[in-house]
Amino acid sequence: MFQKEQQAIEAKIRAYCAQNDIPLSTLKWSPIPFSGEWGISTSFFQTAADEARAGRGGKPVPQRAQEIAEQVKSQIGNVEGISHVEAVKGYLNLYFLTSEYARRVVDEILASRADFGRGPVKNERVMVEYAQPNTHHSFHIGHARTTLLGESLARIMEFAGFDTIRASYPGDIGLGVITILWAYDKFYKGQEPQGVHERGQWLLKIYAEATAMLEPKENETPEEKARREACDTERREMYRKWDAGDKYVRDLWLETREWSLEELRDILSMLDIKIDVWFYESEVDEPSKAIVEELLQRGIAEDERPQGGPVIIKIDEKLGLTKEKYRTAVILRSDGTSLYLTKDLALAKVKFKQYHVDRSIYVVDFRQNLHFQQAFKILELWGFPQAAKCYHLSYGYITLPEGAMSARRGRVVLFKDVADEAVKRVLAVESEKSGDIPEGEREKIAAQIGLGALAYSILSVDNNKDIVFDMDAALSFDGRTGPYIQNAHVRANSILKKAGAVPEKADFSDTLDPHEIQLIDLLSRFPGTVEQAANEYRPLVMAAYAHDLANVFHSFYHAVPVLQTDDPKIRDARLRLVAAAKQVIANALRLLDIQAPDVM
RNA sequence: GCCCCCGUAGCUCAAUGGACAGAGCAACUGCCUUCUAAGCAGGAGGUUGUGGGUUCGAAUCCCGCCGGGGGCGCCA
Repeated sequence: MFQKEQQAIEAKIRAYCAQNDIPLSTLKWSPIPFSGEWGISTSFFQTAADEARAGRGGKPVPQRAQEIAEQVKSQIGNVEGISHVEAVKGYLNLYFLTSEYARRVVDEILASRADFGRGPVKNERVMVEYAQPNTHHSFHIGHARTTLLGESLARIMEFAGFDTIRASYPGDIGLGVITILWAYDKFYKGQEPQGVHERGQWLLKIYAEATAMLEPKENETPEEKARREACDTERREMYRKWDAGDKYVRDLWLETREWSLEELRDILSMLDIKIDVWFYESEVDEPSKAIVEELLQRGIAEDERPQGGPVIIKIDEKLGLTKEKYRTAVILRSDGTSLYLTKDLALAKVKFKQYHVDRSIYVVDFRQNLHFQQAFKILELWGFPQAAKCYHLSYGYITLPEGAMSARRGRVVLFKDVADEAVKRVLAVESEKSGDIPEGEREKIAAQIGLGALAYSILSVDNNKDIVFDMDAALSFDGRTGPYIQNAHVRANSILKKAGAVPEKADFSDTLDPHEIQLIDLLSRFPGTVEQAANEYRPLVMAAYAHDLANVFHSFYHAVPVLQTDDPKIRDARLRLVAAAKQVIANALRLLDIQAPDVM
């Protein structure tokens, strides 16, 4: 936002160093960490170190850096827009003409509104693949992580300027799915609970029952063993029939799959998520087999089927690596059926060829790290240049205090249960604290806040960290939480509502309170934060920013009167600042897939 | 055996190689007749697992070790 001033200063520094034969290194600028006044800084440590290395100087580097900073400072003189310059501890600090820049920041935010912070168009298409539970059972809190991380990242990428496609790739086939289908058909056919979520939960229960039934038990009698094996045979026979396209099995499968998808769509709509493209695992099964042939013909894959083995790719060998890193991947079973990796290769080809994706992001848990490393390397060997821009956003598991969640064992925390509990808790607080919310709005706002708490608790942990799910922590409303940020938005709105209208313009020439400067400072950093979050594929960066901004706003709110100010000039400036803060909080929350209510 | 990730305050987590390692929770002290107290202000809490190295400068980069987690040709 202050490129012009920065460049003017840089030019002066360069000129000075050139004149005095100082080997200036690249100048890196960063915001000054201390609050109270507003500026940017750069340091001369690298330059001093380069000088010393060249055999000149002889003074300790920090001392020399300070010396250069002081000399540069004395040479800079007046620069338009810069109030003063200081040389401290080897740093050169530039402080802006506060009033002018305050106005500039606020004006820009209020002119751009919801677009403030949007990055320049990148001319690059990115596909984010996320929100992909296995079908045929209910959506649990672990699925919420891929869903929220993916959606937040998609929003961030889109806002940063990428042409963004949201994709989901549900696992709709596999032995687990068939197990449920088999048990449903054998024991529960014709039954069907009412309610989208009830049905999913019921299937989950059937899954746990069936798994228990099919697992070998200790001390089982010969009869039990025989019964179990008979069941297993039936199940596998059903898988074979599915594979052969048997109409009865396929119809049953499609019908029950639709139950799960209905539940998934309901949850996605609850979270305001619109997936653009659905890929189903079952649909890439056939194309993936053709790809194996192609890889064989190209000499990338090796066929061990004549020896009774599978089709493999010796990735390390192909790359000329001596250490085991990518290892050997199996891409076709010896019986000719495809694998997870095979399907991902087929899917990648569809993404590149059909959707013209330049950059592909997979939001999938960390246990599949090797899988994706292999997949990306194979794509590279296969000759796709996009392979270099494939990124596996590997996230840690959400576990329970008693251990990992397991759908097969029925040990899960259901998303719907958490969401319901969240709304219930918010309503309890609302009835106590928010008497002025109309009855009809309560439920809606409770959902916004409850889901905001849940979303923030997940997005405020860095991608690769595990989360141990604790209901009270996830639904906390105090401190570093979603509702804390939403509350800052509500308070800003409250002032604006009382004020009636936001002035068209205002000037900030009166002395600004440090709280105001800190707030303006943070507001001005929003565009850079969007860029950083997108570059690093980390919603956490935005989550941390949103909290910092809310924190500064809350402090401002307490310390700085707005409507109670007598001076109309100051009042106007502060009103515009509050409006700008409200806007940026809303923009940040939107990128986190969290609603910004006007009252709570 | 090999590969990857992690180790920061009592707990949960932050910190583009830069200034004094920051928040929240928990505990403690104040602040509601005021624009919403779902809030604010304050003090307290640290040998960044450990030993070396690179660097003017390391929580951050490199090597070793300790501890935890994940993965390693026909599961997804």
